[in-house]
Amino acid sequence: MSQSRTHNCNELRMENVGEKVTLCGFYDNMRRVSKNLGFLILRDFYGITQVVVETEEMMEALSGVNNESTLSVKGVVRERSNKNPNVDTGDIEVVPESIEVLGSCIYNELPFEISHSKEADESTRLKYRYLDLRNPAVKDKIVLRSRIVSELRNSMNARGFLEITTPILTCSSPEGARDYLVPSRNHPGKFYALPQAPQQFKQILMASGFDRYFQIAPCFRDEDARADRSPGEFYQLDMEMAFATQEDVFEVIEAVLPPVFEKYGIYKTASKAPFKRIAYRDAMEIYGSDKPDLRIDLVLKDVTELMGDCGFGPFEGNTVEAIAVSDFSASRKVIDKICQDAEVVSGQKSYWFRIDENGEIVGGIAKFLQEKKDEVIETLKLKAGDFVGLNSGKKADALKGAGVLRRFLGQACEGHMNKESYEFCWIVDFPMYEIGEESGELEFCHNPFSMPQGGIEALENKDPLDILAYQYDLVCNGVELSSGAVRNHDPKTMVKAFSIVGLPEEAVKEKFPAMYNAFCYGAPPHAGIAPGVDRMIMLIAGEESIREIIPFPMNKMAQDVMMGAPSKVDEQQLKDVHIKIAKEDME
RNA sequence: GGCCCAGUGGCUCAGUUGGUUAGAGCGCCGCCCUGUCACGGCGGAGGUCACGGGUUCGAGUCCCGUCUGGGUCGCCA
Repeated sequence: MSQSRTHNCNELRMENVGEKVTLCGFYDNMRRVSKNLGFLILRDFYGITQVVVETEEMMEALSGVNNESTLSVKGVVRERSNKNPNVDTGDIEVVPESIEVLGSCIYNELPFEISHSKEADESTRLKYRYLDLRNPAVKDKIVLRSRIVSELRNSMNARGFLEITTPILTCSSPEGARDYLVPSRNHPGKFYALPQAPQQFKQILMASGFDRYFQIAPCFRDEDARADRSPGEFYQLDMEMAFATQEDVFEVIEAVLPPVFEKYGIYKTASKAPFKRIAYRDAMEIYGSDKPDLRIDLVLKDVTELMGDCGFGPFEGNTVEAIAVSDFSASRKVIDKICQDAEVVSGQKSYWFRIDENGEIVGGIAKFLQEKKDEVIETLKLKAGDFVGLNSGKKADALKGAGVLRRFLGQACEGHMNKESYEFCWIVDFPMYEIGEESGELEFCHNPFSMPQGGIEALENKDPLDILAYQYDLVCNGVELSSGAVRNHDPKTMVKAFSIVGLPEEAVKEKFPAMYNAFCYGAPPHAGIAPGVDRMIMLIAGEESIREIIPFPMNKMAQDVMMGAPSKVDEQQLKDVHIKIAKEDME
């Protein structure tokens, strides 16, 4: 490169006319108007600038140069005769004196067109992620991510939180998700594990006397992907506070998150502090979900007594949950689609009926309700034009099914959903224990680190199923952003909490030795939370797929198709770490 | 692991009840065009219809199996 650039491609304006400049960028496109007139669009990170090619010499310099090659263009800024108001640099153009190819794109056809890469097949995009990222619409999400993370960091720092990195190579933790294991060379047969979260380290930091910790923490879990869950790795805004209560944690989150959502979000309003607090049991009863979308104003109503014996088979002996939707007159086709979509997600069948213009119950399961018509209309406060969605089953299934149906109904009728905002809430008072669905035994409901409400006394005296935990979830627009808790910092209470699920003192010491030992030397009460950074950015960016906001995402099968990970390693590497591959797994 | 959806030139897609030589737009190549900005016009190349088997006189289309990708349930303390 004979000379470094003088401006970027989004910089030149009318006041630069007459200046001699050097621009560098990608060969975006060339509109050839005639043999000796063409308009070359030069694109860099910042924007685009038009270069007018109007001499045989400059045409010659570009002949055989493929799109997406990088160029250095030296020339003079000139006012355009035809301005383009849609482009920042649309008032001017550069008349080149020399054009140098800096990096040649050797292919004259690309796997996809850069400007339309979002429409291309996703695995092709991921394989050529470096081309995909050249698309400004794709790149901008990564820029957004950087700005959000930077803002979160500044906000936490300003509140006296200290950013501390914790180990990436640590030991396998006995519960929770599957670990990623790393074999150890110096210790045959032993493994490191990548942390599922810095949970134990941050609690040990509290026991070490640090007061306010945070970290944009990488977390690794070997679990299957979802649209909103990247396989393998993700980031959390992990934080922990010493001598803190649940309310102290809420106060920090309520101050840190809304401004970032309002500043960068596709919606310009977010909940103000304090966020709505909803007890876990209420959330299930009212919304049929522990992550309700509060933008939807629909609520569930238990109509088991009213409809249970109406003669409709699926209701017989089951709980029945109803969602009354006022002024909802969708076509049969739309209703069927809603019920079908809900069933795919919840695995539960949904039913319905509506009130016609004469006040009659019609459609769906209407014929089973005619006998109790007045009572149904009275209980659900129905009028002409209203719609009722229904789910039945064992109580938990009916609630869950109706919760999913509520979401689809809300999204289908604008009148019941104010989409244009971020509605945060806290789900609080999670039960400490539950009966495991598979085991039928008493288990920790969320995680064993939480402090039971009422402390050790509650553990000793109450029915375990009635004990609540200082355990909370942060929810925004139906998305679970985070779990958090006031931690159990007292070894005695810890041992007692484990004994209730049938685990002896030794088990606590074995499973979490460092944390347990640390707490035996006097630990401060502490509480924390870890909102998922990727999920937050998805919400802020309004993206449906988590891959859009990750620079180099893996596919659903946890493969990096660009780098080819996971990959085979050679024999010597395996020997070094004392690993033998089973024959049936070779090739 | 279960279920659902998809797979047709480089890209995005159409392809009727199973019936002639599988089409379009974008991209690419060539020619034309002196102010384009989604430039335009004319011409051209480019296809194992994901793979394997089956039904049939005949399969892109129907059936079975496999593979790949996405969504979802399980899973994610």
